[in-house]
Amino acid sequence: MKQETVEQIFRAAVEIFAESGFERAKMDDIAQRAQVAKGTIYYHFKGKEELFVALMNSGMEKFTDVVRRATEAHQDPADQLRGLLRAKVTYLYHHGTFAKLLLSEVWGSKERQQAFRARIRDLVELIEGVLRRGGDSRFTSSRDRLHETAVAIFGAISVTVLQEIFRAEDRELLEGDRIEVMLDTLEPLICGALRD
Amino acid sequence: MKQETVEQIFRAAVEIFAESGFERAKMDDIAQRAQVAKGTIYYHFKGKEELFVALMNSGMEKFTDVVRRATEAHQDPADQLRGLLRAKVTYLYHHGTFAKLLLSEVWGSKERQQAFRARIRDLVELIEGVLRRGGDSRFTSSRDRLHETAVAIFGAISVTVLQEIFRAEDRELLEGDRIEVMLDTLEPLICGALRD
Amino acid sequence: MKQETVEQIFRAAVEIFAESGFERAKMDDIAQRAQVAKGTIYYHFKGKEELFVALMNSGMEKFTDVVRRATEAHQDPADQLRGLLRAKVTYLYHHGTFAKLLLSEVWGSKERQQAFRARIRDLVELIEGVLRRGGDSRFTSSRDRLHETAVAIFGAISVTVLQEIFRAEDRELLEGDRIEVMLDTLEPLICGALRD
Amino acid sequence: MKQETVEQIFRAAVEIFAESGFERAKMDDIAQRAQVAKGTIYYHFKGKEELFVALMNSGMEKFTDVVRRATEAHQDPADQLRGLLRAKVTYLYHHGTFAKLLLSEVWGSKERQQAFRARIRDLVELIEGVLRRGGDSRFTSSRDRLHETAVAIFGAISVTVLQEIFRAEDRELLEGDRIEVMLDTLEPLICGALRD
DNA sequence: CATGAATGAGCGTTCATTCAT
DNA sequence: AATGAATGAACGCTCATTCAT
Repeated sequence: MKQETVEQIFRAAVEIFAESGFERAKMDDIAQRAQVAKGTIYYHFKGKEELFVALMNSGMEKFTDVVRRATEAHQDPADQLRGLLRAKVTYLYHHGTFAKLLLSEVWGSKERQQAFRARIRDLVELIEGVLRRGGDSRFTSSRDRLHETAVAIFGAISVTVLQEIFRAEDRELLEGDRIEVMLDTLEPLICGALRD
Repeated sequence: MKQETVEQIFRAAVEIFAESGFERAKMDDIAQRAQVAKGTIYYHFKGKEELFVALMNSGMEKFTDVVRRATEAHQDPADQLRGLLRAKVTYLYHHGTFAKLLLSEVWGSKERQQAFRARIRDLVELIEGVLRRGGDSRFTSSRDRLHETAVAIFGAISVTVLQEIFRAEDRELLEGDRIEVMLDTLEPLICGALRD
Repeated sequence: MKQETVEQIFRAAVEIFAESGFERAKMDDIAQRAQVAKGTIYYHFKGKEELFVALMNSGMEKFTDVVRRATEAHQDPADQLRGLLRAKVTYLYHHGTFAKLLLSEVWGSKERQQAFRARIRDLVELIEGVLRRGGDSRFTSSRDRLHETAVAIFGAISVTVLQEIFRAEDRELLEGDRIEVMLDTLEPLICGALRD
Repeated sequence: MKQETVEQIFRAAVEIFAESGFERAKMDDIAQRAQVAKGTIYYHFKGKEELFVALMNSGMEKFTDVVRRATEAHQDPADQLRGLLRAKVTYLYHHGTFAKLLLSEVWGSKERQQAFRARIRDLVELIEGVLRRGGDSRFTSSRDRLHETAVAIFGAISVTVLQEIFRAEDRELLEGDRIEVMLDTLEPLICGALRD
């Protein structure tokens, strides 16, 4: 049970999937980049779909963990929201390959969608929780609107970061302080959600 | 030239592309649903990619027009933003097939991305324009942040609506008043961007 | 609807299937021998299995027809049985490729078996009918034993001819009068079934 | 050397080969059913083909022994033939897995065929011997026809039993007295070969 | 304008076999 | 004697595209 091989495959797979998307990604390319034979992938994963789902589940788990920790590091709901925001933006910006897959593939096939719903719901509920603890805001009144607000915030952050990533790729540079610009942009929008 | 044939192909193509995504969509299926022979598609379009791009350009154009008109119907920037918001949410919710393609395929392959950049920039700039005319807000200070804010708003709206569409599909019903819920949710967030 | 192409594929397929058996037969080889592209086969047949079943159904139909006509050419049951015997032996010996498939593949996979049962039952019932009309023989007493007798006759003929075919292949010659030897051998055995 | 392991592999192999046929049988499945690692099979056998041939040789040997003993238990040729018949039918019916392989795989690939020829010839010659000792029958005149008659008898028995086995599987029951029905059916046919 | 039979490069997957432990 | 992770050649099937009619 060489954990190393699976790790190699995982690393190669994220890259290839992110570069080409699920459909265009070739198992041959993943094998080559992982420096294993094609059969080796199939020894560890049932198929392309399973590899992808395993990948995304693992990715979403790590991602959600980071964001959750950043949120729980604070007491004040406003600080929690800011912590969550910074963590999410930073993580996505630094894991561009993952960020691309998140937005482009999750909405793809019905089956894959189902697999991610639960994972994404975790994240959205994290946001929802912070909003709820925000207390006397007008959003507290309706559970539905709280959820919707969380979804909107999720969308605003994800799309903003992805846009930045493509911008960086076009200009072939990844400026660290773009993160601060994004935070400055998103904070007022999102923290409005806590205002009464 | 029979405009009718092209129209049939267009209609079939939106459906098929939206159901399966660009890669999984089969020209055979499009031809069958359009009730034309496969060769006929190739008589009118150079290939799959061109068909898709033509489709999305046409879709984005209509979409942007609707949103633009809704925006220009008002004078006050705050009203403009609200009009834009309502128009965008309503249009996307009622054109679910188009909404799915917008989020799932735009981030896909490099080439397709390029084709959409310009179209999406139009929309984002529409938002940007409203924000700029919002005047004395602190977002006016930086052109970059204005653009980023517009992108974030674009993301918040798109993801929220898409989420609602999937929710509706799961429950197999499309409630009209969900639009009002979304608007109630998004308005405070987005109009916060105009507040000083 | 070029009937010719399908005909070419059919001809090539019988040969390849008979040479290598169902599993070892390669679609590439069939395509090559049929002088069509591989895709062409899949344009006309859903897959390997369907091609094979179509092939065998068609083969069994022709075969059964020939045997049936030879049987019905006579009035006397004994003559009918002799006619049937001669027709079956002759046909199988001259269609060695088909004969091989008949014995080696029919017992193969459960699915394929099902597909052939009906066809083989037709043949066996043909034999059964002749035996029944044989009249006062002791086999008439039991329907079951009539059926079993027919099956045994079917087996005796098939295995004998197949054995001769392999013998001929080993010696690389196909002697016409081997058919007479087989007939002389099988007739006493089989016509015993009509004796009282 | 642990004889036990080889025995386990053997038992598993007969089952798997009979269930799926040589080509479709997977070494993985054999290993799993034998409860050994895949490598273990290759430690004891050179490969799939060798395992199969070893299996069938062993099976044919047991089978031929049983039939030979049943034949030699009698003095009168007619009794010998009846004993042989009963032994063969009973053995095959009770070893259905082996019976299936006998008919479906022997005619398969050229190589496997060669391996079985000798073994099957033994059986056929056993029958031939009895027929020859049958004495003054008209079949004695020609060595060739004696051999052919033996082959035909071999075929009649094998196909009849196999047919019964499939019938039993369809109805999911294995009636003991079906053996008597088969014997009653085959005896008149076959013993006709001894009649003058 | 329109057709649909034909194409073939390309890809996911399988599985007998090997070998270091 | 036994293991099981790793291999890679092989194969069935797909589908965008072409072209003669």
